[in-house]
Amino acid sequence: MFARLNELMIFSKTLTHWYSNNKRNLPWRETNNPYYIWLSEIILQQTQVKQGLPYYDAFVTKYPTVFDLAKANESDVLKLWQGLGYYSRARNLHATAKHVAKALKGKFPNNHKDLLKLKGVGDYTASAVASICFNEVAAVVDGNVYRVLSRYFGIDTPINSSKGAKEFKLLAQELIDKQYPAEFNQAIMEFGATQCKPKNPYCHICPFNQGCIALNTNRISELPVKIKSAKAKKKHFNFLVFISEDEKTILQKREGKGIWQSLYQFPLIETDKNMDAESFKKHIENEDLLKDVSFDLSLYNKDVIVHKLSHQHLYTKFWILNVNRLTVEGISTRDIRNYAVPILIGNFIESFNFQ
DNA sequence: AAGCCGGGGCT
DNA sequence: AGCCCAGGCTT
Repeated sequence: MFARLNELMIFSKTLTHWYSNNKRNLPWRETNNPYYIWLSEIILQQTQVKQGLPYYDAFVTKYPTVFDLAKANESDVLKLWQGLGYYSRARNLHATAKHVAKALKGKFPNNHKDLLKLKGVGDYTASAVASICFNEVAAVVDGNVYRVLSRYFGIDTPINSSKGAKEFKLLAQELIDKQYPAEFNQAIMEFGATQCKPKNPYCHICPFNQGCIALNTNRISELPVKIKSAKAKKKHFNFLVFISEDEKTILQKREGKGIWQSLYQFPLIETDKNMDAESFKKHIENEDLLKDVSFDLSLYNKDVIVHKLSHQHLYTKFWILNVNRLTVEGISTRDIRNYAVPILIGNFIESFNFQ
Protein backbone atom coordinates (compact mmCIF):
# COMPACT_ATOMS: atom_id res chain seq x y z
CA MET A 1 0.00 0.00 0.00
CA PHE A 2 2.68 2.50 0.99
CA ALA A 3 4.93 1.20 -1.75
CA ARG A 4 2.20 1.93 -4.31
CA LEU A 5 1.65 5.43 -2.98
CA ASN A 6 5.35 6.02 -3.00
CA GLU A 7 5.67 4.85 -6.58
CA LEU A 8 2.90 7.17 -7.73
CA MET A 9 4.52 10.04 -5.87
CA ILE A 10 7.88 9.41 -7.53
CA PHE A 11 6.22 9.27 -10.94
CA SER A 12 4.58 12.68 -10.43
CA LYS A 13 7.69 14.35 -9.10
CA THR A 14 9.90 12.96 -11.85
CA LEU A 15 7.40 14.11 -14.44
CA THR A 16 7.05 17.69 -13.21
CA HIS A 17 10.82 17.94 -12.85
CA TRP A 18 11.24 16.82 -16.45
CA TYR A 19 8.64 19.41 -17.51
CA SER A 20 10.38 22.30 -15.81
CA ASN A 21 13.49 21.53 -17.85
CA ASN A 22 11.85 20.65 -21.17
CA LYS A 23 8.66 22.58 -21.73
CA ARG A 24 8.23 24.50 -24.95
CA ASN A 25 7.44 28.20 -24.94
CA LEU A 26 3.91 28.41 -26.27
CA PRO A 27 1.69 31.49 -26.27
CA TRP A 28 -1.13 29.89 -24.26
CA ARG A 29 1.39 29.11 -21.52
CA GLU A 30 1.86 32.81 -20.88
CA THR A 31 -1.66 33.26 -19.51
CA ASN A 32 -4.34 31.87 -17.22
CA ASN A 33 -7.13 33.73 -19.01
CA PRO A 34 -9.91 31.14 -19.52
CA TYR A 35 -10.77 32.55 -22.96
CA TYR A 36 -7.27 31.91 -24.29
CA ILE A 37 -6.92 28.54 -22.56
CA TRP A 38 -10.32 27.38 -23.81
CA LEU A 39 -9.54 28.62 -27.34
CA SER A 40 -6.19 26.83 -27.40
CA GLU A 41 -7.69 23.60 -26.08
CA ILE A 42 -10.44 23.52 -28.72
CA ILE A 43 -7.87 24.17 -31.46
CA LEU A 44 -5.56 21.48 -30.10
CA GLN A 45 -8.23 18.76 -30.04
CA GLN A 46 -6.98 16.04 -32.46
CA THR A 47 -4.45 18.57 -33.64
CA GLN A 48 -0.71 18.88 -33.13
CA VAL A 49 0.82 22.08 -31.77
CA LYS A 50 2.69 22.66 -35.02
CA GLN A 51 -0.53 22.67 -37.01
CA GLY A 52 -2.68 24.53 -34.48
CA LEU A 53 -0.28 27.32 -33.50
CA PRO A 54 -0.81 29.58 -36.54
CA TYR A 55 -4.56 29.26 -36.12
CA TYR A 56 -4.32 30.18 -32.43
CA ASP A 57 -2.33 33.30 -33.31
CA ALA A 58 -4.83 34.24 -36.00
CA PHE A 59 -7.82 33.84 -33.68
CA VAL A 60 -6.21 35.79 -30.84
CA THR A 61 -5.32 38.60 -33.22
CA LYS A 62 -8.71 38.82 -34.88
CA TYR A 63 -10.77 38.07 -31.75
CA PRO A 64 -8.83 39.32 -28.68
CA THR A 65 -11.76 38.77 -26.33
CA VAL A 66 -14.71 36.41 -26.09
CA PHE A 67 -16.95 39.37 -26.94
CA ASP A 68 -15.14 39.89 -30.23
CA LEU A 69 -15.59 36.24 -31.13
CA ALA A 70 -19.23 36.36 -30.10
CA LYS A 71 -19.85 39.37 -32.36
CA ALA A 72 -18.39 37.65 -35.43
CA ASN A 73 -20.41 35.95 -38.15
CA GLU A 74 -20.19 32.17 -38.23
CA SER A 75 -18.96 32.38 -41.84
CA ASP A 76 -16.00 34.51 -40.73
CA VAL A 77 -15.14 32.04 -37.96
CA LEU A 78 -15.28 29.15 -40.41
CA LYS A 79 -13.10 31.07 -42.85
CA LEU A 80 -10.43 31.57 -40.18
CA TRP A 81 -10.75 27.88 -39.25
CA GLN A 82 -10.37 26.80 -42.89
CA GLY A 83 -7.88 23.95 -43.31
CA LEU A 84 -7.88 22.88 -39.67
CA GLY A 85 -10.59 20.26 -40.09
CA TYR A 86 -13.30 18.92 -37.81
CA TYR A 87 -15.37 22.01 -38.52
CA SER A 88 -17.97 21.30 -35.83
CA ARG A 89 -15.25 22.55 -33.47
CA ALA A 90 -15.46 25.99 -35.12
CA ARG A 91 -19.26 26.05 -35.06
CA ASN A 92 -19.33 25.01 -31.40
CA LEU A 93 -16.55 27.47 -30.58
CA HIS A 94 -18.63 30.30 -31.97
CA ALA A 95 -21.85 29.15 -30.29
CA THR A 96 -20.10 28.85 -26.93
CA ALA A 97 -18.51 32.29 -27.31
CA LYS A 98 -21.96 33.78 -27.87
CA HIS A 99 -23.32 31.91 -24.85
CA VAL A 100 -20.47 33.01 -22.58
CA ALA A 101 -20.60 36.62 -23.79
CA LYS A 102 -24.36 36.97 -23.38
CA ALA A 103 -25.75 34.55 -20.80
CA LEU A 104 -22.60 34.44 -18.67
CA LYS A 105 -21.66 38.09 -19.22
CA GLY A 106 -18.20 37.14 -20.46
CA LYS A 107 -17.29 34.98 -17.48
CA PHE A 108 -16.30 31.39 -18.24
CA PRO A 109 -17.47 28.69 -15.80
CA ASN A 110 -14.78 28.22 -13.15
CA ASN A 111 -15.13 24.48 -12.52
CA HIS A 112 -15.12 21.14 -14.36
CA LYS A 113 -18.80 20.40 -13.84
CA ASP A 114 -20.04 23.66 -15.33
CA LEU A 115 -17.42 23.80 -18.09
CA LEU A 116 -18.74 20.42 -19.24
CA LYS A 117 -22.05 22.04 -20.12
CA LEU A 118 -20.46 24.18 -22.85
CA LYS A 119 -20.88 23.06 -26.45
CA GLY A 120 -17.74 21.35 -27.75
CA VAL A 121 -16.31 20.88 -24.25
CA GLY A 122 -15.99 17.29 -23.09
CA ASP A 123 -14.20 15.72 -20.16
CA TYR A 124 -10.72 16.41 -21.53
CA THR A 125 -11.24 20.11 -22.27
CA ALA A 126 -13.20 20.73 -19.07
CA SER A 127 -10.36 19.18 -17.08
CA ALA A 128 -7.72 21.18 -18.93
CA VAL A 129 -9.45 24.55 -18.42
CA ALA A 130 -10.49 23.80 -14.82
CA SER A 131 -6.96 22.82 -13.82
CA ILE A 132 -4.98 25.40 -15.79
CA CYS A 133 -7.22 28.38 -15.03
CA PHE A 134 -8.69 27.50 -11.64
CA ASN A 135 -6.31 24.94 -10.10
CA GLU A 136 -9.01 22.30 -9.89
CA VAL A 137 -7.66 18.78 -9.31
CA ALA A 138 -9.09 17.38 -12.54
CA ALA A 139 -6.82 15.02 -14.47
CA VAL A 140 -6.68 15.35 -18.24
CA VAL A 141 -6.66 12.19 -20.32
CA ASP A 142 -5.77 12.89 -23.92
CA GLY A 143 -3.91 10.73 -26.42
CA ASN A 144 -0.58 11.63 -24.86
CA VAL A 145 -1.73 10.62 -21.40
CA TYR A 146 -3.05 7.28 -22.69
CA ARG A 147 0.32 6.58 -24.25
CA VAL A 148 2.45 7.58 -21.29
CA LEU A 149 0.38 5.68 -18.73
CA SER A 150 -0.16 2.56 -20.81
CA ARG A 151 3.58 2.27 -21.40
CA TYR A 152 4.88 3.15 -17.98
CA PHE A 153 2.37 0.98 -16.13
CA GLY A 154 2.17 -1.70 -18.84
CA ILE A 155 -1.60 -1.45 -19.22
CA ASP A 156 -3.01 -3.18 -22.29
CA THR A 157 -6.69 -2.30 -21.92
CA PRO A 158 -7.74 -0.77 -25.26
CA ILE A 159 -7.72 3.00 -24.83
CA ASN A 160 -10.73 3.44 -27.10
CA SER A 161 -12.99 1.15 -25.08
CA SER A 162 -15.25 2.40 -22.31
CA LYS A 163 -13.38 0.17 -19.86
CA GLY A 164 -10.10 1.74 -20.91
CA ALA A 165 -11.46 5.27 -20.64
CA LYS A 166 -12.57 4.64 -17.05
CA GLU A 167 -9.39 2.83 -16.07
CA PHE A 168 -7.00 5.47 -17.39
CA LYS A 169 -9.07 8.35 -16.06
CA LEU A 170 -9.02 6.78 -12.60
CA LEU A 171 -5.26 6.24 -12.73
CA ALA A 172 -4.58 9.78 -13.95
CA GLN A 173 -6.78 11.19 -11.21
CA GLU A 174 -4.83 9.13 -8.68
CA LEU A 175 -1.49 10.35 -10.04
CA ILE A 176 -2.20 14.04 -10.45
CA ASP A 177 -0.26 16.36 -8.16
CA LYS A 178 -2.94 17.61 -5.78
CA GLN A 179 -0.99 20.80 -5.05
CA TYR A 180 -0.06 21.65 -8.64
CA PRO A 181 -2.69 20.09 -10.90
CA ALA A 182 -2.10 22.56 -13.75
CA GLU A 183 1.61 21.84 -13.80
CA PHE A 184 1.07 18.08 -13.68
CA ASN A 185 -1.52 18.00 -16.48
CA GLN A 186 0.62 20.05 -18.81
CA ALA A 187 3.70 18.06 -17.90
CA ILE A 188 2.24 14.66 -18.76
CA MET A 189 0.85 15.89 -22.07
CA GLU A 190 4.10 17.61 -23.03
CA PHE A 191 6.03 14.51 -22.06
CA GLY A 192 3.83 12.36 -24.30
CA ALA A 193 4.05 14.82 -27.17
CA THR A 194 7.80 15.37 -27.29
CA GLN A 195 9.48 12.50 -25.40
CA CYS A 196 7.19 9.47 -25.15
CA LYS A 197 6.18 9.85 -28.81
CA PRO A 198 4.06 7.30 -30.71
CA LYS A 199 7.00 6.30 -32.94
CA ASN A 200 10.65 6.23 -31.91
CA PRO A 201 10.31 7.64 -28.38
CA TYR A 202 13.54 8.75 -26.71
CA CYS A 203 13.73 5.87 -24.26
CA HIS A 204 17.53 5.99 -24.00
CA ILE A 205 17.40 9.41 -22.38
CA CYS A 206 14.06 8.96 -20.60
CA PRO A 207 13.88 9.71 -16.86
CA PHE A 208 11.51 6.75 -16.56
CA ASN A 209 13.61 4.14 -18.35
CA GLN A 210 14.21 2.22 -15.11
CA GLY A 211 10.55 1.87 -14.10
CA CYS A 212 8.80 1.81 -17.49
CA ILE A 213 7.13 -1.59 -17.88
CA ALA A 214 6.71 -1.33 -21.65
CA LEU A 215 10.39 -0.59 -22.14
CA ASN A 216 11.52 -3.30 -19.75
CA THR A 217 9.29 -5.92 -21.40
CA ASN A 218 10.05 -4.72 -24.93
CA ARG A 219 6.45 -3.65 -25.66
CA ILE A 220 6.95 0.03 -26.49
CA SER A 221 5.67 -0.47 -30.03
CA GLU A 222 2.64 -2.46 -28.81
CA LEU A 223 1.37 0.06 -26.31
CA PRO A 224 -1.07 1.69 -26.11
CA VAL A 225 -3.51 -0.92 -27.43
CA LYS A 226 -6.24 0.39 -29.66
CA ILE A 227 -9.23 -1.27 -31.28
CA LYS A 228 -8.96 -0.87 -35.03
CA SER A 229 -11.60 1.21 -36.74
CA ALA A 230 -13.40 0.26 -39.91
CA LYS A 231 -11.66 0.89 -43.21
CA ALA A 232 -12.47 4.09 -45.05
CA LYS A 233 -15.11 3.97 -47.74
CA LYS A 234 -14.23 5.00 -51.27
CA LYS A 235 -16.25 7.78 -52.87
CA HIS A 236 -16.04 9.40 -56.28
CA PHE A 237 -16.44 13.17 -56.22
CA ASN A 238 -16.86 15.21 -59.38
CA PHE A 239 -16.82 18.97 -58.87
CA LEU A 240 -18.31 21.23 -61.53
CA VAL A 241 -16.17 24.34 -61.87
CA PHE A 242 -18.36 26.67 -63.85
CA ILE A 243 -16.71 29.59 -65.60
CA SER A 244 -19.02 31.93 -67.43
CA GLU A 245 -18.16 34.48 -70.07
CA ASP A 246 -18.60 37.23 -67.47
CA GLU A 247 -16.09 35.58 -65.09
CA LYS A 248 -18.48 34.04 -62.64
CA THR A 249 -18.61 30.63 -61.01
CA ILE A 250 -20.93 28.70 -58.71
CA LEU A 251 -20.28 27.85 -55.07
CA GLN A 252 -22.82 26.04 -52.93
CA LYS A 253 -23.03 25.85 -49.15
CA ARG A 254 -23.05 22.33 -47.76
CA GLU A 255 -26.13 21.79 -45.68
CA GLY A 256 -27.29 18.87 -43.58
CA LYS A 257 -25.40 16.26 -41.65
CA GLY A 258 -22.36 15.02 -43.55
CA ILE A 259 -18.80 16.24 -43.95
CA TRP A 260 -17.82 19.92 -44.28
CA GLN A 261 -21.09 21.21 -42.87
CA SER A 262 -21.60 24.93 -43.66
CA LEU A 263 -18.52 25.12 -45.88
CA TYR A 264 -18.69 25.98 -49.58
CA GLN A 265 -17.90 23.83 -52.57
CA PHE A 266 -18.36 23.71 -56.33
CA PRO A 267 -21.52 21.85 -57.35
CA LEU A 268 -20.81 18.21 -56.61
CA ILE A 269 -21.81 15.13 -58.57
CA GLU A 270 -21.05 11.94 -56.71
CA THR A 271 -20.79 8.85 -58.88
CA ASP A 272 -20.37 5.18 -58.05
CA LYS A 273 -17.26 4.87 -60.18
CA ASN A 274 -14.46 6.83 -61.78
CA MET A 275 -15.78 8.85 -64.75
CA ASP A 276 -14.12 9.58 -68.08
CA ALA A 277 -14.96 12.74 -70.02
CA GLU A 278 -17.28 11.08 -72.49
CA SER A 279 -19.48 9.26 -70.00
CA PHE A 280 -19.42 12.17 -67.58
CA LYS A 281 -20.67 14.54 -70.25
CA LYS A 282 -23.58 12.22 -70.85
CA HIS A 283 -24.10 11.90 -67.11
CA ILE A 284 -24.55 15.64 -66.53
CA GLU A 285 -26.53 16.53 -69.66
CA ASN A 286 -29.81 16.69 -67.77
CA GLU A 287 -28.52 18.68 -64.81
CA ASP A 288 -30.67 21.69 -63.95
CA LEU A 289 -27.58 23.88 -63.83
CA LEU A 290 -26.98 23.08 -67.52
CA LYS A 291 -30.53 23.51 -68.76
CA ASP A 292 -30.45 25.47 -72.05
CA VAL A 293 -26.77 26.23 -71.53
CA SER A 294 -24.11 25.72 -74.17
CA PHE A 295 -21.00 24.43 -72.45
CA ASP A 296 -17.53 23.06 -73.03
CA LEU A 297 -16.36 20.35 -70.64
CA SER A 298 -12.73 19.57 -69.79
CA LEU A 299 -11.04 17.65 -67.01
CA TYR A 300 -8.64 19.76 -64.92
CA ASN A 301 -6.67 17.06 -63.11
CA LYS A 302 -5.45 14.27 -65.35
CA ASP A 303 -4.73 12.10 -62.31
CA VAL A 304 -7.53 11.61 -59.84
CA ILE A 305 -6.88 13.39 -56.53
CA VAL A 306 -7.27 11.13 -53.51
CA HIS A 307 -8.30 13.17 -50.49
CA LYS A 308 -8.21 11.07 -47.34
CA LEU A 309 -10.52 11.71 -44.44
CA SER A 310 -10.45 9.47 -41.41
CA HIS A 311 -13.44 7.45 -42.58
CA GLN A 312 -13.71 8.03 -46.31
CA HIS A 313 -11.39 8.40 -49.26
CA LEU A 314 -12.52 10.90 -51.84
CA TYR A 315 -11.43 10.14 -55.40
CA THR A 316 -11.82 13.58 -56.85
CA LYS A 317 -12.01 15.17 -60.28
CA PHE A 318 -12.42 18.86 -61.04
CA TRP A 319 -14.32 19.40 -64.26
CA ILE A 320 -14.05 22.80 -65.92
CA LEU A 321 -17.29 23.93 -67.52
CA ASN A 322 -16.89 26.96 -69.75
CA VAL A 323 -20.43 28.19 -70.24
CA ASN A 324 -22.12 31.04 -72.06
CA ARG A 325 -24.25 31.86 -69.00
CA LEU A 326 -25.14 30.71 -65.49
CA THR A 327 -28.66 29.56 -64.66
CA VAL A 328 -28.24 30.63 -61.01
CA GLU A 329 -26.82 33.76 -59.41
CA GLY A 330 -23.18 32.70 -59.07
CA ILE A 331 -20.26 34.65 -57.65
CA SER A 332 -17.47 36.63 -59.22
CA THR A 333 -14.34 34.49 -59.50
CA ARG A 334 -12.44 37.42 -57.95
CA ASP A 335 -14.33 36.85 -54.68
CA ILE A 336 -13.81 33.10 -54.48
CA ARG A 337 -11.19 33.31 -51.73
CA ASN A 338 -13.65 34.95 -49.34
CA TYR A 339 -15.54 31.71 -48.82
CA ALA A 340 -14.66 29.02 -46.32
CA VAL A 341 -13.93 25.86 -48.28
CA PRO A 342 -12.50 22.42 -47.46
CA ILE A 343 -8.75 22.21 -48.05
CA LEU A 344 -9.43 19.92 -51.03
CA ILE A 345 -11.26 22.79 -52.73
CA GLY A 346 -8.85 25.41 -51.40
CA ASN A 347 -5.87 23.64 -52.93
CA PHE A 348 -7.65 23.49 -56.27
CA ILE A 349 -8.51 27.21 -56.10
CA GLU A 350 -4.87 28.12 -55.45
CA SER A 351 -3.62 25.81 -58.16
CA PHE A 352 -6.14 27.00 -60.75
CA ASN A 353 -5.21 30.59 -59.97
CA PHE A 354 -8.59 32.22 -60.35
CA GLN A 355 -8.54 35.84 -61.45
C1' DA B 1 -20.96 0.75 -27.95
C1' DA B 2 -20.25 2.12 -32.55
C1' DG B 3 -19.87 5.43 -36.06
C1' DC B 4 -19.09 10.06 -37.73
C1' DC B 5 -16.28 14.21 -38.21
C1' DG B 6 -10.31 16.57 -41.31
C1' DG B 7 -6.15 16.86 -42.45
C1' DG B 8 -1.15 16.04 -41.81
C1' DG B 9 2.65 12.87 -41.45
C1' DC B 10 5.18 8.62 -42.09
C1' DT B 11 6.29 4.59 -44.64
C1' DA C 1 -1.55 3.25 -51.26
C1' DG C 2 -2.02 2.05 -46.42
C1' DC C 3 -1.58 3.18 -41.72
C1' DC C 4 -1.35 6.27 -37.53
C1' DC C 5 -3.19 10.02 -34.82
C1' DA C 6 -7.53 10.35 -31.07
C1' DG C 7 -11.88 14.61 -28.47
C1' DG C 8 -16.65 15.32 -28.76
C1' DC C 9 -21.03 14.41 -30.53
C1' DT C 10 -24.76 11.60 -32.46
C1' DT C 11 -27.13 7.49 -33.07
